[in-house]
Amino acid sequence: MALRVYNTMTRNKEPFETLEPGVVKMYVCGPTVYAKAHVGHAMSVLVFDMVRRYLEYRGYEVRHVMNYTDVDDKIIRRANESGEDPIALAERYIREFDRHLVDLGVLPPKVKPRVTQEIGWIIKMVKGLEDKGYAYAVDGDVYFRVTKDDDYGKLSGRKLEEMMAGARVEVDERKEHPMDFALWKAARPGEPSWDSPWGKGRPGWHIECSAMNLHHLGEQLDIHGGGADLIFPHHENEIAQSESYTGKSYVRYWMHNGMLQMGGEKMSKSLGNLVTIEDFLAEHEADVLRMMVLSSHYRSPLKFTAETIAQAEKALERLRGGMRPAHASAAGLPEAMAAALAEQAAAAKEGFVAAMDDDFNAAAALGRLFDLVRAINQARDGGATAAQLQPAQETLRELAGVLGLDLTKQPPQKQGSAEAAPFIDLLIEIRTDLRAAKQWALADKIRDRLTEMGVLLEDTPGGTLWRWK
RNA sequence: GGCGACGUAGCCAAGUGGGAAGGCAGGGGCCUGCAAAGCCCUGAUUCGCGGGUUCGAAUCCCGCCGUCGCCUCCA
Repeated sequence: MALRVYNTMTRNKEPFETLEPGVVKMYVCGPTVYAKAHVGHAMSVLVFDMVRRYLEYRGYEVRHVMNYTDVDDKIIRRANESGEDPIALAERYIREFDRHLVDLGVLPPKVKPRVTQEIGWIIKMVKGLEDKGYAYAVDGDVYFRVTKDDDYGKLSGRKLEEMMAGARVEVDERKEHPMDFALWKAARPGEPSWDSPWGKGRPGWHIECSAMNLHHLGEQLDIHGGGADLIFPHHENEIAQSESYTGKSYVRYWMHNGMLQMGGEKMSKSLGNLVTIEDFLAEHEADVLRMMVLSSHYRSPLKFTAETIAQAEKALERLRGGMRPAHASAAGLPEAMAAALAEQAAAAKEGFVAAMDDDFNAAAALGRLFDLVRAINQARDGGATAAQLQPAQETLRELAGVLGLDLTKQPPQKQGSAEAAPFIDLLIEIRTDLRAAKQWALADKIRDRLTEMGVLLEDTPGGTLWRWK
């Protein structure tokens, strides 16, 4: 079975073939850094981290590039409101996002270019487009001439006439066509600007990605990713710019993740239902969010509610349960049963790969992991020794790792828990004595009170275990 | 208004022509002093609704209803 990837351009799953054998050139649109990032941004990052990890598992070298848009209208507006320098404001949010990437357990992109560091390439491209007749300058602005691009609209499936009909944009009289978009904007007072053949100015939004790709990955990419909301106009315009400039096909596979939905509603500032990554991580582990993302297909909208969060938490716990050690009193599994476990592990791995090969169907792949967890738990309850459990658990750990989940990681301890630990141990020791003396009422009182305080007790043949919850 | 995606059990969700995965929640049982964890059993005669194609459809076609995204900055 070979890897197949859904391509937004063709609306079909296609066999995955790279431009260069064994190498995947992957560009993912990163955030515009004008405010704190929310869980929707995290979803996109986690989706493409999953894609990257699986490609690497399949043996590819992934040249992963993610940009930061650190100059644009919103950043400038924000900065003017607070009196902060726009570039400094952007820098602050870039650092914060970089920290989120680490906290979310995301493999760092190989390159994280920023607009302000790519001005040379941007100017070079805009100039090239102007020279070829794909762009024209007006009063220091430069616009892309959409009518010159025969297949403009091919990604989003729109035709210029249709866009015109539904367009709600105020028409700029200086533009030749209402859909022409800015490649370069003339500087206005108080804005960051750079020298260019058209005077001082700054880049338009779309050109940055085209230029960064040309610079860091070359004229053609294997995968270009981003949120589904970027299909139009952003990615449509990138195609127009890049293909007009190079004369070559820009991207082989366009991948778009679905949008995260807050309780059935769109997450937006006007609705005031924004959850920042910071907010989420203050309450939950990063892998809980990852589990949510993995639980549904990356192209589907993701429901983000208190209930779906709780379900993801439980699912993660169940997966981790598979990694629990053999029972202390394990007598060993008969040969045939041990062999059966090995077979179940192999079957799980095969099913996992088949699911992931089918356009990164992580939800189905997770299903195979849960199957394996059950098989391991059965073997453990059946008396398997640590050595007998080990190969299957290693498979589980490895495959979960491909999805970016670290099953050996313990849930983070609460504040002050280290100081409390000796006292909890003491209480448990006393409870163990009480249980030995059959003083059930007192023993249960200790357990109940600890539960109220968030300490869960579990009596196992090997002794009493506890954990925070 | 235009373009696109989607609608599967209480919740989340996989499944694109021929057996309705999996997780959470629920019910029964085993284990346990009682729990917890784990294990076993259990749930959609049915896939938004109505037609159609087919020997056969959740899966294909048409219509309707509903949700979401985009058309303006957006992961």
